Amino acid sequence: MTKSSTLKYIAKELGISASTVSRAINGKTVVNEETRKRVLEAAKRYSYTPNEVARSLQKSTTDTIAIVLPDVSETFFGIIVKEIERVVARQGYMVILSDTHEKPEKEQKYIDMLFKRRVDALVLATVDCKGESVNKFLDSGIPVVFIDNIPELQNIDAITINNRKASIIAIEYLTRHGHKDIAAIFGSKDETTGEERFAGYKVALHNCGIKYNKEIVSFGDYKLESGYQAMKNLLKNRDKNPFSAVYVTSEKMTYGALRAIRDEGLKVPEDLSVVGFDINNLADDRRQMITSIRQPEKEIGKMVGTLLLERLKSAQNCTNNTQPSRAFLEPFIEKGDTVRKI
Amino acid sequence: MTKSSTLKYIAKELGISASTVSRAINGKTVVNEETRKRVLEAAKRYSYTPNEVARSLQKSTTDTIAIVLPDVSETFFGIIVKEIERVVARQGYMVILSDTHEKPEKEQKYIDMLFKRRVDALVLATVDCKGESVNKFLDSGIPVVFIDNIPELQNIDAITINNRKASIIAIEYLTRHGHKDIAAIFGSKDETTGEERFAGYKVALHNCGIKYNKEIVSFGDYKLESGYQAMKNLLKNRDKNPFSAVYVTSEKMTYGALRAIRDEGLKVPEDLSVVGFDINNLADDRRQMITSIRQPEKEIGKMVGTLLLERLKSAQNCTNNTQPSRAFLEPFIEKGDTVRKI
DNA sequence: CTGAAAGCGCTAACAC
DNA sequence: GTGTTAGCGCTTTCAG
Repeated sequence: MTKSSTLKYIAKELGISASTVSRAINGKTVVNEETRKRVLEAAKRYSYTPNEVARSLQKSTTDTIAIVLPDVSETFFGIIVKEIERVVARQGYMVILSDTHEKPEKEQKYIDMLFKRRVDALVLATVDCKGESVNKFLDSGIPVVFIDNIPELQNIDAITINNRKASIIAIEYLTRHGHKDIAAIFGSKDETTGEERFAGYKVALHNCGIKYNKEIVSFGDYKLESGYQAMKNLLKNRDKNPFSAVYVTSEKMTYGALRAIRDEGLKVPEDLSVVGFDINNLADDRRQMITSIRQPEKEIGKMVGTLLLERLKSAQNCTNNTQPSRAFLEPFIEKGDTVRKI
Repeated sequence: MTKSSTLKYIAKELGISASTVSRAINGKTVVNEETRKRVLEAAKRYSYTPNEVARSLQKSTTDTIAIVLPDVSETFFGIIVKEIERVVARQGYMVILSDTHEKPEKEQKYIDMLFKRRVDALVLATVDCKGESVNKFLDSGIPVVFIDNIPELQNIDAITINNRKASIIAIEYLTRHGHKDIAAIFGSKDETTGEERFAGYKVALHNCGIKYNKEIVSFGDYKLESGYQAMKNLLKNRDKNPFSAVYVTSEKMTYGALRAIRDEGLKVPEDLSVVGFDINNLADDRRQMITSIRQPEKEIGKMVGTLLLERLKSAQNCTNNTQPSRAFLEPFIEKGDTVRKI
C-alpha cells in the first residue's frame, strides 16, 4: 500500500535537485560519480520507480502500439499479435490489444480511445473498411498499418496475402482431385478478404471450365456459428444443388462447418471433402489433419513489426516522406486428410 | 500532420479559461449552457481530442489492465484474453498484452515495465512461480489476479482449474477404454500446472491399480517442439517400454506429439490413442476431432474480468480489506476420434 | 457559473 | 556538474 516515491522526494531526502536525480537515473547526461551512486542507492532504498505516464506526457510519446482486430482467439490473429509484439518489444514498445468481436461500432470506439491515449502507432485489421475514426490517425501522421482487410485508401501501409490466389489454390487442388461441384462459404463481401476470396473462387472455377452456381455459395461473418449455419443450409439443399466438396474461408467457420457436417451424420472426406482456411494444427509442418489454405502469419507479423519500427523511427526524425508500403504475401495450401479423390 | 489542439488552445480562442473548457467537455460540473455549446463546437472545429496521458498523470490512474502470459497463440490464452478484455472494456479499461514466450526473464522485464507504466491491475499467467518482480505490485496494493500457474503465496487472487482432476479424468477415460500402459507428457514440474497434472496422473494410475512407470513419462516446456521431441523419444523406446495411449498436457505439445506420431508412420487411434489438452476445435460442442481435456476458458476469462473490476472498484474506495479470492473451476473431457477401445 | 493558481511526475533548456 | 525555471495537458480546489 506504500505510495511509490517520486524524483522530487528523493531529491529532497538527498538535499539535491530533482533534475540531478533525473539525470543520475536516466544516465544520459554526465553526473558526478559520487552523486550518481548516492542517488541510485537512495532510489533503491525508497524503491523508486520512474513514472512512465509523466515521462510520456513530457516526451509526448507513449512507447505503445495498438493492435485492433476482430478476434484474438483465432489462431491466425494470435500468431500475428505474438509476432508483432515480439518485434516491437525489442525496442521497448508495449502492445495494447483491442478485440472488436467483428463489430464496426466497437472498432470505432476502440480507435477513438486509442487516439486519446496517444498510442504511437496502430495496427488495424478492420471489419469496417469505410470506418472514419482511423482518419484521425492518418491525418495526424501517426503510423497505421493495415492487415487482413484493406480499405481502399491511397497512401496507406498494408500487409496482407493475395486473397484471390488463396481461393485459386484451394479450387485447383479440389479440381485436381476430381471435384467439380464445389460449395463455398465466404465472409462478407463488404470486406476485402470476403470479396477477394470470392472473386478468386469464381476465377478459378472459370479457369477450370466449371460453371459458377450461386446456390452452393454462402456468406457468413467469420464466426463459428455462421459457418455452422451456412453449412447446414448448404447440406439441406444438397439434393437440389449437389456438391462433393466445400471450401470454407476462416478458421472458425471451418470448425463450424465441420461440426454441421458431423451433425448431419456425414463423414469427411468420405461423404464430403473440405478445404478450410487458417487451420493451424501443426505449425511448422506442411501436412496436417485438415486440408487448409494458410497464410504465413509469422511472416506477416514480423513484417508488420518491422515496418512499424521503421515508421516510428522516421516519425521521430520527421522524415515522413517515405512511400507507402504494400506487401502481398503468398498463401499456401497444407494438405491434410479432409480431401479425397473422386 | 496537424498537432492536435489542447484545452488551453481552445480556451484562448474562445477567450475563456482552460478550466471552463475542461468542465464543459467533461460535463461533470455545471456549466452555462451557452458556453458549453460554444466550447463543444470549438472542440469539434479544432478537432480537439482529450489527452488521456495528461489525464492519467493527474488522476494517477491509467484505466489500463495488463495481461502477462506465456503464449497468446495458444487458443486457451486467446480465449481468456478475449473474454477478460470484453468484460473490462465495458468499464472503459484497455488491455496491454505481454507475451513472455515462456521465458522467466521476459516475464520479469515485462512486469517491471508494466509497473512503471502504472497499469491499474495485472493478470499474470506466470512461468516463474518464484518471480520477484510481481511483489512490487502486491506491495503497492495494485490488484493482481493469477491464472494458470499459481505461485505459493498467501493472500493472492487466483483463478484456475483443478489440475489434478484434469489428469484423473483423462486417465480414467483411457482406462475405461481398456488402456493400461498410458504414456504422458507434462510441462515442467516447477510450474503448478505441470506438477499438479503429473500428481493427478499418478493418483489416477494408483486408483486404477496401474503401476507408475517413469519410463513412459516425459516433461516438456509446453511448446510444440518439446511435444514433438518428447513423443519421438517415447516412441523410440516403445519396444522396451510399451504403451497403447498417450496423454499430452497442452495444446501445442499435443499438436507436436501428433506430428511425431504421424512422422513415425503411426495412425491415431489405430496404433496409439491420444488424449490432448486445451484442444479447441469445435468450441461450444462436446464432441470434436481430438479427444481432449478442456478448461472452461470463457468462464475463466469472465471471472477474471469480473474480479478485476471488483478489485479496481474497491481500490478506488480504499476498501482493500477484502478476502483473497481463489477459484478452482472444473476441467472436463471432450471426446473425439483419437481414442479407441482395446 | 467562471477564472486563477497549483500541481500530477518528469525532463529540458538555461544559467552558474 | 548541478540548480532553477518552465512546461508537457489536464483537473481541481478556492475565490469571486
